[in-house]
Amino acid sequence: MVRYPSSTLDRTFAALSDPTRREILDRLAEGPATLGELRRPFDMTLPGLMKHVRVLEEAQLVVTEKKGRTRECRLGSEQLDDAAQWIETYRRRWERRLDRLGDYLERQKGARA
Amino acid sequence: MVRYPSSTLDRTFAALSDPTRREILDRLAEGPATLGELRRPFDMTLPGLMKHVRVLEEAQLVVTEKKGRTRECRLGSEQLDDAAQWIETYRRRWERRLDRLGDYLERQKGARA
DNA sequence: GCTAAAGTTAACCAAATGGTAAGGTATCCG
DNA sequence: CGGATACCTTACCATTTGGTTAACTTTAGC
Repeated sequence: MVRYPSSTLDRTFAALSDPTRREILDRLAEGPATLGELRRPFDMTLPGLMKHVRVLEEAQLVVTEKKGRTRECRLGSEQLDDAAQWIETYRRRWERRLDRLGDYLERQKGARA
Repeated sequence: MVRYPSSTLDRTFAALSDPTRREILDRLAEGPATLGELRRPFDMTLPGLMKHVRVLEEAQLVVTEKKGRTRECRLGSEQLDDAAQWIETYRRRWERRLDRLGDYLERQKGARA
């Protein structure tokens, strides 16, 4: 079984827990954008927007690069894979448990018959 | 495309962003447990543990039921599906974008030849 | 019925989060 | 060169989060 460094998974899920940040990721899925462009749809100051981008960058969901007087942001991540994989692994275990419960109930039914 | 009620996804990802809570889910994947049993592996007071369980319950990742003087906790959720689906949808869009970039680079190479 | 176990509630605390305003730096453009 | 644009930094604020201790309630068992 794969080991997930706790702090990385923490950061990834925490970054995804904010709707503004998920919207930013949505936007970046269409292509790179500057901070100003990212800010446009939101009623938010630039420093506020920058904080969100910083969180996404620390979670390695986004990478940024200074270009002249603008900063270009783009998606950059294999972290999503980790998050998806954690969920899948966990879900598989969970379903196995439900299966066992199902088996148990089947046996009970058989025992009563 | 499926709409994800923002607040639900918020709660799900936020609940998953804490390592203690992910451990609790791990434990519950093995079967139901009381609050006291859940607390055991952690160096934490009961009220502290209860807060985590409360967060998981509000995210509908866990359901609890009072039984005599104990409270039994078990996994209970379709919320993980939503989280997984969001990640998958997002990732698909992201990969589509990388494909377009690949196409572009291919065309550039052709144009130079 | 008393006592111990299991949980609950309330009050408190430090640190992190999500936002703001104000002011500074760097760079493009005419 | 000079101004406007785009970003950066700092300081500040309210709220939430993750934890504690202390005191209370309910139930199990002798």
